[in-house]
Amino acid sequence: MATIYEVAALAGVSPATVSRVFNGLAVSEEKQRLVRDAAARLAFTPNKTARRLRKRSSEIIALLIPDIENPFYTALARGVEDRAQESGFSVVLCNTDDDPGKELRYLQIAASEQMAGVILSPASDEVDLGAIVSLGRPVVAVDRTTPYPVDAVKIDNRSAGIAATKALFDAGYRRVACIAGPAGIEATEDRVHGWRQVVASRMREGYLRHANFRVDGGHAAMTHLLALDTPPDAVVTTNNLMAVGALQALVEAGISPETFGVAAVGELPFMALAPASVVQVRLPARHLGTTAATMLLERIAGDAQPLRTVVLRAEVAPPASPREEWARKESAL
Amino acid sequence: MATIYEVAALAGVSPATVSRVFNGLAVSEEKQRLVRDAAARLAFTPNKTARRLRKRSSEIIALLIPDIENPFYTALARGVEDRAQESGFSVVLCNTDDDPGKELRYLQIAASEQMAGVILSPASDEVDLGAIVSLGRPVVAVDRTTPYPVDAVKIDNRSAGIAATKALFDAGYRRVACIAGPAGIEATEDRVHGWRQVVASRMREGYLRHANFRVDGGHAAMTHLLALDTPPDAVVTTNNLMAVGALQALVEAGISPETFGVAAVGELPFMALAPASVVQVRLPARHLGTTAATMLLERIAGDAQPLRTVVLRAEVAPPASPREEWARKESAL
DNA sequence: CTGAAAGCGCTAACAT
DNA sequence: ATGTTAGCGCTTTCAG
Repeated sequence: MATIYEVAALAGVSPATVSRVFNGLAVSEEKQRLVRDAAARLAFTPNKTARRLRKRSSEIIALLIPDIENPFYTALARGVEDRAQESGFSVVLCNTDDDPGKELRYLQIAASEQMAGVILSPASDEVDLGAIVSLGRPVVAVDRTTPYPVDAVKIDNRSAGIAATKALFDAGYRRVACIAGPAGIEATEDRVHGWRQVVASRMREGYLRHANFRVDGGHAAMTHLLALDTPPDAVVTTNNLMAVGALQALVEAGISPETFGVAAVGELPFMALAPASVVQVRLPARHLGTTAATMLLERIAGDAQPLRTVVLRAEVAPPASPREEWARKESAL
Repeated sequence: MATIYEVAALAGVSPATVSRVFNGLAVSEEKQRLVRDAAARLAFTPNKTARRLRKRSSEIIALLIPDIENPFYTALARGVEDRAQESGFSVVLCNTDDDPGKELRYLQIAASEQMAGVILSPASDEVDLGAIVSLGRPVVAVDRTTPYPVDAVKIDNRSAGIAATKALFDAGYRRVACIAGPAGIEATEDRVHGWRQVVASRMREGYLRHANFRVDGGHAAMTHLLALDTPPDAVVTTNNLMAVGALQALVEAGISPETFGVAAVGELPFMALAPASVVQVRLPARHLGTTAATMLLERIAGDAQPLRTVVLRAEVAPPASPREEWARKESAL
């Protein structure tokens, strides 16, 4: 790879001028042409590492998500990416697997790589953002919050929980259970609160079950619920993947999803043949991403306004055919 | 962030010694202790940017995939990540969207960021790997190949196509159509060849349809096939997502997937309620990733053996219940 | 085994 | 508007 010195020599100017040309600073038309020609002839590409060492910052933002195989997060990632690209930033996707250890490692990498900022969906309430924040790097929490004072963009989770649960009662179900994510994550607990609030006034016993956020977790929890003496006749899951597991458990138990109510906070992924009776509370995943990226980029650009928390509202969705689902989804892109 | 100079001063040694300690080079026990203590006291983390500038290479590998929302590629990505982590490498995920322009941009970034190597699933047969290769950075093509002379790991696509098609004939279907991906991608064309080979000896007319690799493409293609004068009674899709679309189209047309045969090269994602009759030819996505990563890391370590192409075999899968599917999947992790 | 010193390629004062 | 120069923090000869 050629350096600015070689370009400068070939163009007959100083290295500084070459640098200026590539940074859009004031340089005469003529020298500009000279430099560009020389650069082209040498196939010169600025060395970002050197630039970064000098400027002590890069045009890269880190995005830490808990599960790269969950379509909710890939959609969110796309949102971040789209927005970042517009501003010439690249995004590095880091999969934390909900493991605080991995999360910490990635945070350190973000710091030592001089990344411009980080967007994260914390694996636990106890992420240590101290190091990265004290370095002056902006941080935005997305989807999940953290007690650490940083910008955040989240969903109105309680309303989402309420909406999902209400839809089930409206459809005539009476014993509405809830399959929640792991304790200690505010987002899922808020959804549970929503469920509890609706349920409290209508039934006595509480069917609450905690599980991991994945398909197997939803399956196990549903299986347990069905084994109860008085099993529920409907269930709310606090994320998309657990709903898939719950549906599987129902099918296995020979229970038609038409007779058993299922509502999910989130969109069921790739449901070719989802029963029309499944209620989905749509989460603006991609929008979450673009919003977070916008906030982060503003901070990177020097915006110093007080900390903000943006709350996005989930859209209560009536059951729809799979095809309608997709039509909607595609058009949203 | 503290620098080696500050650590050196505090420890009473030279900067070089600090560097040696952090690189595992020979340093006396005593000074080693001194340095580590000082480093700990200052919360010193080596500046990777400076190191990279000096060493002209980083411990980062770029992974370019066509569609981050396709579970096949996220599984592949996990494989790459797992393997990379073991060797202390980080992986940067780049979503090309099957767009040669984006692909080129990411390739340039990989070069100017001094990434150690790149693993890519080319968006087209005409990627220009010249720049990156001439820089001496190793490249491994995965899933899809490229005419450029680089290492590759692929799937035995023709056999996969044959297996999917045969399974349909064995099940008694006689008019087996094929929904293929875009022309110009060897992987999908090889699968089509497999289909054609099986079909040629058993039926006269050919039901071949090209589509994009996504759900909407599969849906449109299936809709067209069903509108034919003599529609097929079964279909093979050359990837996972198009099968989802095809199933949707069938459901819409009021055709039970039990009476219409469906076989996919790839695993249907998150199929909570997949009809047991869908044949899936399992692709070792994650294994593809670990293999590619292993090859790349060997090259990075200086391995200079001749170019290799590893061909992985797809596993012909009998239809299974959704639950069995997941049990299998989880245990594979 | 350890220290001194020379860069890696770029940017940003400071001059001119 | 342009050139000169001094680093950014680290690794790596080269001496000792």
